[in-house]
Amino acid sequence: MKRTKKDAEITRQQLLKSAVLVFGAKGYAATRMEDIADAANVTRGAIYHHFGNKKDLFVTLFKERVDPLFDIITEALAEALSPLERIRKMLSLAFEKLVSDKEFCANQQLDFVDIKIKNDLPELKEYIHNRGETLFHMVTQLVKSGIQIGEIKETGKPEVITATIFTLISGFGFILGAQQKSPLFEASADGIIDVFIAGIKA
Amino acid sequence: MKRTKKDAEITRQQLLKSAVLVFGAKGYAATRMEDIADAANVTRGAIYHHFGNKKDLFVTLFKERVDPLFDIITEALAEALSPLERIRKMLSLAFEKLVSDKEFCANQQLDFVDIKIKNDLPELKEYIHNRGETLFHMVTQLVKSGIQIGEIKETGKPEVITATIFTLISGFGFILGAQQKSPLFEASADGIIDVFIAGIKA
Amino acid sequence: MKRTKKDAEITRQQLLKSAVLVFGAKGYAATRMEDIADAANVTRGAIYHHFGNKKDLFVTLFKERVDPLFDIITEALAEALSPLERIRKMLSLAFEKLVSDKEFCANQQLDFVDIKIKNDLPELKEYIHNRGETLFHMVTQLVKSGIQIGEIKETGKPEVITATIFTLISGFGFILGAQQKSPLFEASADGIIDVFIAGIKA
Amino acid sequence: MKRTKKDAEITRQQLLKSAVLVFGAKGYAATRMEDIADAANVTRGAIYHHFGNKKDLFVTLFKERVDPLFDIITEALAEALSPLERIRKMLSLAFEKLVSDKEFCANQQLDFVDIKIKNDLPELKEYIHNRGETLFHMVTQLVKSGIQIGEIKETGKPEVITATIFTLISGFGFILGAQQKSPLFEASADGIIDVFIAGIKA
DNA sequence: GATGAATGAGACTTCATTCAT
DNA sequence: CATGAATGAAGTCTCATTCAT
Repeated sequence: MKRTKKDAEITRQQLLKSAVLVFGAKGYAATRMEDIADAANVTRGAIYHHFGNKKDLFVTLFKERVDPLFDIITEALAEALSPLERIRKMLSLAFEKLVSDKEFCANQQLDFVDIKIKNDLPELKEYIHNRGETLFHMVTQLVKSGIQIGEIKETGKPEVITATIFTLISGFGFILGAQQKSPLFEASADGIIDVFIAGIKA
Repeated sequence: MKRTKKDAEITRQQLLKSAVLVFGAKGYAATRMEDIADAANVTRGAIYHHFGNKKDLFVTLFKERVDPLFDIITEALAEALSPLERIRKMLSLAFEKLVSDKEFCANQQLDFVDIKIKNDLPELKEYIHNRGETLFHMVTQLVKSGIQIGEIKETGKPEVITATIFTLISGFGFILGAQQKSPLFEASADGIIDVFIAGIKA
Repeated sequence: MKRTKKDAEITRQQLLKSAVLVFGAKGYAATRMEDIADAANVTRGAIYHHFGNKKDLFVTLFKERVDPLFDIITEALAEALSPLERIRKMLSLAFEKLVSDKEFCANQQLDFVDIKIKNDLPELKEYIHNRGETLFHMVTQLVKSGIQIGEIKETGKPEVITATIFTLISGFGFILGAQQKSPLFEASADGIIDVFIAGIKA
Repeated sequence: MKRTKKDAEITRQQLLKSAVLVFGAKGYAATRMEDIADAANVTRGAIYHHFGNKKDLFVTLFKERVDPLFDIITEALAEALSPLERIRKMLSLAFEKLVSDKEFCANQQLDFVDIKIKNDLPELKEYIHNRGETLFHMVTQLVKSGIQIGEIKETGKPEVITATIFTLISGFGFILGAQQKSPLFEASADGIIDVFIAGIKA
């Protein structure tokens, strides 16, 4: 039995870890509190002690775990590289994160796939929306500067390129999460990026 | 009220129609039989009369509704065009279908996004797996022939290109389903395809 | 198993009846839905089918059952008797109702004793408040007219007499509900009224 | 922080004080240990340290707090006044106590209103029963002596008068506890007693 | 062919209680 | 002395399903 503050933090982290996995694997609605508790080797009560209820656990989870992806992408966008290279780096890091970190990948699913539960979670909906808006804007600016310096093809709307990037990340994360053909797609990550980069290079 | 065989068929179709929408909007686990019944303006009993139970309804639904997309793609692949053009056509038709047909788009979600329920539905899992395998194989053959005639860039593994295509379709359908930024992405459909085509053209 | 609309109404009534008894005996918080279901020989699900949830059951119950007492008192106040006699009649009928009708007596408890739960039930609180206000006003008017015709002692504030009446009814219902010394108090009903009447007669 | 024996006693008293209030306001079943702990600005553990468990806390509380009312009434009954005056004094002191001492009034509720919990607390049930019996007997003796000396009307059974007294005290305490119209009833206390006294005076 | 009353399994949640610190 | 992490029993509620009508 755990009693110290330190133990509590361990339990909390363990719970969070288990929750990402289980929510990722089953989806929000199909996940039972007991599944998570079992995975974390505690009782359901412990979850309620730490998170209050299912929704709050999910929201907490989301907020504590989604930032890393956001940060990764943001950092890539700020590196001392040419715009095109920064875009490649961003995609590369995102894909890598999705591939390498199973836990994170499951989290990705929370982010992108389980959108359906968001109707029940207006707070989360807003949070995600804001993140997305910010990111979309940042990437679009980067694309624009790439076009300005003649590194990226001029193709009408720069937003289209941003949309393609988002489509690729969503689709990639989604397919990995679907656990079908994952290995093949994991191995294709760089190739997919190459195709994309080739498609927008001036 | 007399109920004729014709009325029954109407009810059945209405139920199917409602089911796609509701399953699409909420996901399998979060969808209640009553949601579907309400949407179809009947009571739950009618669903049981026509479909037996929730799983069977879902499976029936899936099988009756997923074929169109499959057919569309298959037909595109068989058209009298060059491989590259056939690929463009395929993507174009798929995107168009996703954009134009809300009902179908919801269905798309069933197909690609709600993968999680498949653990409960081994039969469906197999069905989807087979469809996917077949399609992946067909597209890869097409890519290969495109490479052979020098229309598509030689880039090591042709599967990478197929993977990119699948990533794009999944991602596009997924984002549309997420109901955020849909309009922007709908408007970007052709642009995204252009980027991709540019990326693989020899 | 009951299936017809008529059966449903029977079940509903049985549920209501059981609920009054059990809520009356144990209080709101200590009453389990299963207690009520058992007493009504149905399953808990049936309660939810008919009433939605515990609170709603309680509120429904209250509203459907509290009116009789109100009506009894109101009718007594309107009879073709002198004010003093109408007051005696009112007390007499109220006591009689409390004594004779166990179910109703339990209901009384809901009305007056379980006030505590009302904090959770603002709607009910208002409902009860209004009933009480109306009644208090009606009785006070009656007392005033009794004073005017010289049948009731002039004692400063007529509201004091109304307050005494309310105190007696509350106290009597309360003690009966407490199930201690009930028989003695039941037998004392008329005597208590006599003491009161003697106390206010001019 | 060093905790001395004195601090402990302070905590204990604070806990008792909070417990009366909370039990009084919500009733036994609806009161959570945490409610009491919060009101006393400690954690639940402290309650268990001092009182063992919920039932014991309640019983302790009851016994430590209910005696004052008993004593007040008992003392009034023993004063050097005529029987009628002693009865008036008794009622007066009881009402006064109920009105003036909020905490005590809440406690009153425990005593008379929350009778329902007694099934869970046989020990307390007996305790209260004995108190009530003793008191009822004492008051009846007083009434009898009042009748003997011709101060109180002969009305068949003296117990009826005792019953009226109990009815008034219960009813008054109850209505105050109900927190509706309290001010009006508080102001009417003396008037109610006057009505009663007038009703039994020879 | 369809209804809706009722069931019952199982989910979410609350909360008294224990106990290592 | 007191805390608060964790447990576990028990309660509320949901919902897929059955079945008499």
